[in-house]
Amino acid sequence: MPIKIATWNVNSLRARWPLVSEWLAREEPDVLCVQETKVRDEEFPVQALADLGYRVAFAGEPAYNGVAVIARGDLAAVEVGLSGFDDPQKRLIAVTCAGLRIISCYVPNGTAVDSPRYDYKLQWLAALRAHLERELIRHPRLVVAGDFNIAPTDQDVHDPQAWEGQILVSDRERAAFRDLLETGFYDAFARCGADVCGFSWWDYRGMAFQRNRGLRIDHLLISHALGESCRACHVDRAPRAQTRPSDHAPVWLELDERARGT
DNA sequence: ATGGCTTACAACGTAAGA
Repeated sequence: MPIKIATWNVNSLRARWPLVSEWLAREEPDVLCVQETKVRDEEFPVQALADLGYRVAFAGEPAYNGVAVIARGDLAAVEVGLSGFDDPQKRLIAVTCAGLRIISCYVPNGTAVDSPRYDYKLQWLAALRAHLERELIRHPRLVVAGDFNIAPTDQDVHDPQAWEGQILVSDRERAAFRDLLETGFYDAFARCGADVCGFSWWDYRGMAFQRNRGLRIDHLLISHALGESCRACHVDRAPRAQTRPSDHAPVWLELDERARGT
């Protein structure tokens, strides 16, 4: 049986529950990593997910951020946050499931290149790189899925000239993304994506989705050990076209049986 | 043009996202 692993920045799990529950029922992923749950742990919809046949590990806070991993089977060895980087914001959770180590991450947005939040973003990314170097030793079969808030190349930007040097595309952010790959990962979309348009985010404003003015900032990174088992990677634009959508689309990849390790 | 849209909070406007 192949393994289907998805990531989706839902921009509030409570506001998005109609679309998320419908998508889980239709797409039947083995694993769904979510970001921007924006829900306190005590209000997390554990039972509603159980009713759909899913278990979940989550780390939330009031109003902002929040990450989770939703999965068909057991979730073991749950860890929250980056080693060696104290961060009150809930942006990373790791679990073992489906025979793999899976990380759901929500990289800081950065706001603007001249903002203090930009420095925080770069520090967070440096800490993520160091964390992943260690995690790869512990877990050679590793998937890092989430909203990276970086469009890695100009191909991932609807209007590269308009975005040049801006947040999400600046050189230092792109260098940080390349550094993540260089620790031992493939970008699943670059490796096996065949979509003409791979954008995963469109601004709510200005009819951006209808005009396809988007960016590819949601990514699935697979460790080198999983490279041969990567079968497909796809952006599902359908939920972005529905009413009350998230501004992000879900992205999924399919790994063949070899990914489980035996 | 510092706008444009959406969310949570316990607010009737503000902060933040990207």
